[in-house]
Amino acid sequence: MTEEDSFDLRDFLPFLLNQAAEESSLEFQQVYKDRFGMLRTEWRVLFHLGMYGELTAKEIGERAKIHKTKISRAVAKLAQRRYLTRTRDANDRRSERLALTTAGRAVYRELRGVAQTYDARLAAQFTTGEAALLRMMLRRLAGME
Amino acid sequence: MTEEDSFDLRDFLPFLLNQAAEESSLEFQQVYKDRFGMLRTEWRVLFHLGMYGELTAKEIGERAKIHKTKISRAVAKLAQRRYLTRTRDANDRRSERLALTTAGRAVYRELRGVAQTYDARLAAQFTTGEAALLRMMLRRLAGME
DNA sequence: ACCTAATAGTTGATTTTGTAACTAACAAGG
DNA sequence: CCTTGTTAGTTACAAAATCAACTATTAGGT
Repeated sequence: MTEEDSFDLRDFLPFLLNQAAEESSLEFQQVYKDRFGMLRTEWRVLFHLGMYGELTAKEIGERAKIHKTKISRAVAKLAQRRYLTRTRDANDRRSERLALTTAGRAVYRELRGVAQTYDARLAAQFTTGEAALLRMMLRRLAGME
Repeated sequence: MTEEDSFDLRDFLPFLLNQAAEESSLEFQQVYKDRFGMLRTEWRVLFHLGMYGELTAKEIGERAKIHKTKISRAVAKLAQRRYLTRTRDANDRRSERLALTTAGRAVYRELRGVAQTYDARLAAQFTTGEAALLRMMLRRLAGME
């Protein structure tokens, strides 16, 4: 009854995932933060618009599971920096269609390049098969299937 | 020159890791937050002391890569709730040895049980081999090898 | 011993996030 | 057309994280 359940915090998935996420974001964070003065939500919004074209705030929120207040603030900042424009949707004037400006697209392409290189470096720690499996498992854990 | 680099945000490891970490922490968070009124750093400190016994704030910070101000505040709150005691180290009176009280150990054991069950449920989405590989890869990404 | 640098931990000010309440616009039933 | 309810997005306030400056103590030269 010595209650010696073998439990190691270092194997606990929520902990492990957090540590890995934090560590593996550090260098990329440096780029979008220090070099572009952006916040996490901001580059995410930028990437969504860069990848999928015009979207509303709500659509971005659904795809990336980001709360609407965060998005609202990120969009405000990106608009203020002239990285995107907002146009009221004629059919539903509550929402607005967001689109990157030329400047926004330029920043997106630059950041995307950084992201690609960075991701490749992370994945290089594993075999191709392992990396693919990892992404699959993470997608499942994230509920993004 | 159509700049059609195939890049999918949904495959980008830092993004994927963050989403998985967030999603997979939600339910456990509910327990330590709603049921025990704890913050993330607080249960982590509790677990470190529960698992490794007496430690200083600095040692916890090193093991879990948590910043000292966060630890300082977490320790203060845990001490205030009588989950741990602090004793000045006789050899170096700048630091203090932290140890769980009986109450602290009880909470630790209870939370550990929840964590174990929860972790098992997460891992059950994969084969045993896959889960082991996942933990290995996460440890490597987290720089915890 | 004495001066400077380093270390453990705390505190306060600033930023960022989270939560709830709000405005404006649409929708559907009577 | 009016209620009542819902939805897109914003704003205000509270909670928490981050960063810099601070205290107390130790360590290492000289």
